[in-house]
This record gives sequence, structure tokens and C-alpha cells, in this order.
Amino acid sequence: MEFDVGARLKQIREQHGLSQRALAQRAGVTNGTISLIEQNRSSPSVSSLRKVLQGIPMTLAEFFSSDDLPPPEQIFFKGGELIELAGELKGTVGQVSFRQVGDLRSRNLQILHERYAPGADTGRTMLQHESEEGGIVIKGQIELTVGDRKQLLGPGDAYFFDSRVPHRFRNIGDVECELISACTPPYL
Amino acid sequence: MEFDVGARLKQIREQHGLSQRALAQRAGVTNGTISLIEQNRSSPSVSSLRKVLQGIPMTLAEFFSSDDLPPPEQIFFKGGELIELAGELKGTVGQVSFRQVGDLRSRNLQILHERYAPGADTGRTMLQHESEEGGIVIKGQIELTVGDRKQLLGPGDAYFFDSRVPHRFRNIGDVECELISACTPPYL
DNA sequence: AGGGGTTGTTTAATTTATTAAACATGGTAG
DNA sequence: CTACCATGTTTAATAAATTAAACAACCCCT
Repeated sequence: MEFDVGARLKQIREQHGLSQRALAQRAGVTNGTISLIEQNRSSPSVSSLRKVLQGIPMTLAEFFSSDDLPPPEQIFFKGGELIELAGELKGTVGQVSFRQVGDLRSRNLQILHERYAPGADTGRTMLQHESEEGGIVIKGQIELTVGDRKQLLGPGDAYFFDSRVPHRFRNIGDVECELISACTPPYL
Repeated sequence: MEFDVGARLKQIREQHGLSQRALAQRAGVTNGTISLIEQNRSSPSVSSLRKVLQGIPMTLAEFFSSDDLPPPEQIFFKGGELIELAGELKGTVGQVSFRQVGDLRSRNLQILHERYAPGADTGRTMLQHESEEGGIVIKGQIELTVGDRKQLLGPGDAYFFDSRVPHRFRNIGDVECELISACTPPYL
């Protein structure tokens, strides 16, 4: 079990664009501490390490499970170039449109432009997958159910939840609802 | 970030049918150390904790990944509850507003409602961080520069790129530009 | 009842991490 | 060029973790 704590901390700190001093201040420790840890000249107590990671912020679990991500290609997309995800979602009721930014080859992030006609519904069988997702409503209203919680969201409102919890979207209004959502890792 | 190291260690040790002394011997530390750690009367250095876990055996990642479900979080957000990220971005020119869905403690996904006044600009020094990001324009126009590529995007248009490539957002139009973006892992 | 074995806990001495402040370097503006 | 930041590094003083050994409690056996 070799895990280079110093290198890992340095990597994460730099990924977040923080200097040793900046991180130290946010974490409530001194810059010297960060320096010594990154050189593996001292091994932080987990309470110290926890303080440091709270300045990132990042959990201890995330810190010790290192993983990396790959790079994509097309950068700009005209409105018409968004990919319509047709029929990918089974069990939907009414007219639902999911338009995706880019294909999702080797991507951790899925961004969708979603439209729900009045009465449209992702279906009685609740959605469930291993992701985090969130979004912001642009137009109309949507009723979102997450687990045992339910809420009506309007323009400017937003949501965020763990996708492992069963969820469902329903347009119970009488105008089309439009929203933009993001999901990591991708669902479809 | 509540993580009870003592309780966790005790749980694991007992699950493996080891006494404090037995574990201590296999780990190469003293029984007193184990006792103090389990009572949270001392916070082990990660090097100590690693030694202890080698006696189980178990990795640090496994130790900190408590496989119980996440605690109840805020799911729904009224428009006014989005968190304004003020002054977090240095070097911006003109009026820029970043409103975030939820705090981002222990989250991999950051969703922002961004507004750029006419002339607003993320600045000469290009942005750069270890993420993937993308978004969709709702209103107005934005000029996006990514590496050596530049494009003017309007309502319905979108973008997606590797955030390690230097990038910059500029509203070169004469009306406010509004867009919704997502980023994983979070930037700020 | 009394040993001998285990268990987890505590305490003073020691080792180690952490602090606060200085040091050294590099870039940038005047 | 000098002055001035900001960066990461080092060092003596302090705070904290770790050790080694003793302590108390419990169980089992004769």
C-alpha cells in the first residue's frame, strides 16, 4: 500500500489553483505545514489532514481514492448541433426532449437542454443511477420528486441531488418547461 | 465532514476479531496507541494509521469510504437561494455574476448560473484548472476563447472543453449575456 | 478464594508534528 | 536596477502523538 500523501496533496492543491499559503489560510494551518507535508517530511495527523482538505474542499475518502480524467474534442456547438436523445428514456409520458452537449465519449460530465411539454413526465417508475445531478429551470414549471420529497420549481430555481435516490420529473403546468441540467458521471 | 476515526477503527478491528494488542502487534505499534485512537484522544498521523491498517489489512481509501448512504442534503433551491460567488474570480473586468447551486462540499459537480454585463470579461490572464466544463447560452451573446480557438455563441448554443486548456469568456455584445454552466470537479 | 490469562485504560517520557518567523527565489512594476 | 510582492523552503520553539510500563477489570480454571 504505497500512497504518496505529499504528491497527492500537491496535485490536488495545484488542480484547484491554490498556493500553499492560500490553502493554509482556508484550512486554518500554516504554510510551513503544507510545505512539509508535500515533501513528505512530516506525516499529518488525520485531524490536520481533514482541516487541510476542508480548505479544498474534499473528503478524506476522495483524497485517498485517486483517479484521473481524459480530454475531449469539439468545443463549440451551435444550437442545432446538440444531440437529441430520442427514445433513450423508456417509460416517459408526453413529449420530452433531451438535447445533449457533445457526444459523451470519455467524458465525466453530461450537460442537457431539457424540454417538457405540458403533462410530460419521466414516468411512474422512478429514475435511479449512480451519479450526482443538478440543474436550473429557465422557463415554465417542473415538479421534481426525489425520494420522499417533492417540489415545484420555476424559472431561476434549481435542484441538486444524489441520483441513487429514485427521482421523477413532471410538467404539471400548462406551458412548456425548459431547463438545463448536468450530471456526473453521465446517465445514458 | 463528520468522520469518527476512533469509532471506525474500533468497528473494523472488532469485525476482524482482533484485540487491541493483537492488532497492535501485527501493525507494529503499541496497544496504548490503538486505545487512544479509538477514544479519539489522539488523532493518528496518516503514517501511523497506515501501519495500523496494514495489520487488518485495509487500505486508507477503504477506511475512509464508509459505505453508508450520504446524509440528507438540500435538494431544492429557490432562485434566491443560489449562492453568489462574489469576488472569487480575480482579474475579471466589468460586471460578472456567478450563482451556484448549493455549496460544493463533497460534491463533484458544480452548476452555475452566470451573467455577464456588456463588456464583462473574465480577464486577460486566461482561466486554467483541472476540470471538464460545458454550458449552454440562454440569452445574449458570449465570445469564448479556448486555447487558440475563439467563437461567438448565442442563445441555444453550447460549449464543452477540457478546463486545463486556457480559456476566457467575454461579452462583446451590448446586452447582458446569461448562461448555465457545469464543471466537474468544481473550480472554485 | 486465589493465581494466570486476557481485555481495555491510563500516565510520564520520548518522539514527532506543527507553529511562527526567517530565508531564498522569481516575476513584475516603477 | 531597485523595490516589492508572491511563491516554496527551512529552522528553533511549541504542541501533540506515540511509546513503554503500570493499572484496573473481567473470565476461566484448579
